[in-house]
Amino acid sequence: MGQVATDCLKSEIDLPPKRRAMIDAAEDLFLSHGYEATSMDAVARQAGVSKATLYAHFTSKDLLFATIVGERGILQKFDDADFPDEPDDLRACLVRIGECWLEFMMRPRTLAIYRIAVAESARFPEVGRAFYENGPKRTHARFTDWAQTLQDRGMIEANDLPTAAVQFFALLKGSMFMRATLALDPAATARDIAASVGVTVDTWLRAYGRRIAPPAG
Amino acid sequence: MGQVATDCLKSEIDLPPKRRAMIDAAEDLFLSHGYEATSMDAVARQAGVSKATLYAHFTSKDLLFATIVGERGILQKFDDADFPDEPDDLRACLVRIGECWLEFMMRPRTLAIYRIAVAESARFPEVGRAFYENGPKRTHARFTDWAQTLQDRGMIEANDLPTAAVQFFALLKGSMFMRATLALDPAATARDIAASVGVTVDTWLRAYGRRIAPPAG
DNA sequence: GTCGGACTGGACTGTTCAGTTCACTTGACT
DNA sequence: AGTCAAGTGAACTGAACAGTCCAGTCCGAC
Repeated sequence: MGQVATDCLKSEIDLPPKRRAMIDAAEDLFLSHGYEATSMDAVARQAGVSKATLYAHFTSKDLLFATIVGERGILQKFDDADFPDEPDDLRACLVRIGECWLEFMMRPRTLAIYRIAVAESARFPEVGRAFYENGPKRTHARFTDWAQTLQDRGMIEANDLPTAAVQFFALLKGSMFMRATLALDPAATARDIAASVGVTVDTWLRAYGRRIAPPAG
Repeated sequence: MGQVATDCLKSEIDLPPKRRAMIDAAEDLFLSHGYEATSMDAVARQAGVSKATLYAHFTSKDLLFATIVGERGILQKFDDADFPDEPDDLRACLVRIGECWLEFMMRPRTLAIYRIAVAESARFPEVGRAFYENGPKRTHARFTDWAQTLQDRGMIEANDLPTAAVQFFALLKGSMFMRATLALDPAATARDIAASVGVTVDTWLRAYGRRIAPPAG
């Protein structure tokens, strides 16, 4: 299972408790209510800290938000430990990668980050960039590399691997991700995710899988 | 070329000019600045109308917003006049449909509506629903029907047509749509769109196209 | 014990905004 | 001429909020 944000702990463990409380509270409120609808009073209250202290640490609301976005708070990386060096069962590998990634993308927290990134992309372009580069973009790149090794072994056949990678993840999202961002469905279940992964892998393998078995020994 | 919102004119042509001005101004401001950041004073000013008049027509900001969303203002339908009854060149048809739809989705106005739907989905669930049902959902359904006729004629082969339809549009979006919603790229060019359509049609046909030519005369 | 830095709590300023009120104008219809 | 509905413009209320200020507390270091 892909792990997320484990490396956050290292740099946060020695954070002064007040500062930690402020960051936690701000992150929680920004993610659940958005930037505008979160007041500094509310952050101070939830952090159990006086407003003066809050302003002593973060000179403005913008800066508090930027700190959370940039410096360890909101960013979470999709940890791609799931690209096996020796893929024997290609289909099973794709299913594992797909489930892991889609589960990550459909998490309430990931969706909340995406929502705030969309809403604040005009005011804070870094949010959107940070989200995309730590999430989808990294994974596309990692998948492309991995697909190259598949291709080298004759397991797939694609003349544009980066595109094939983007397509794999686009297929995974299907209509689920957009529907979720618009709050049209209750939270996705493991069954929903598995279903989307199944049809994605089928389709992607029909498009890029080699019908001929890899050179067997 | 797909036409959008032509049917709006009918019901708006006889709107009293002041009301019309208020709705136009509100739509413009809500779309470009979002709900929170749009003030009633600004709407009145831009509409060239006094605030009292604005409140005489719309009893609250919420109601003004809801009116625009629900009653002709924001909604625009993707007009799917592009599913030919007698598809001879399948590839060309898919390219035409794909370009038309992707161009629609990548319009600044469509992106603005999506952004506001995402941002306000908690406060105004109707916005997200209206966007999805008048845009993607309609098109998925229309494409599914059309794909059925293709299948009946032996031009494609899919055992789950609704899924194949969703996948077609998911592939079209690729990473373009998400990147646009996060304001990571300047506006998409016709060339960008054509490129995405090209690889989409290739891939979708590799997955669902019949390798055997349709029964020729 | 006392000094300094971190923190508190609450009062305060200035601004922005939704929504109200009112005295007044305008223009169409009778 | 008189009536009436629609609109005007400006002032106003009440609340929320960012950001400041300050008198006073707490606590560890020296």
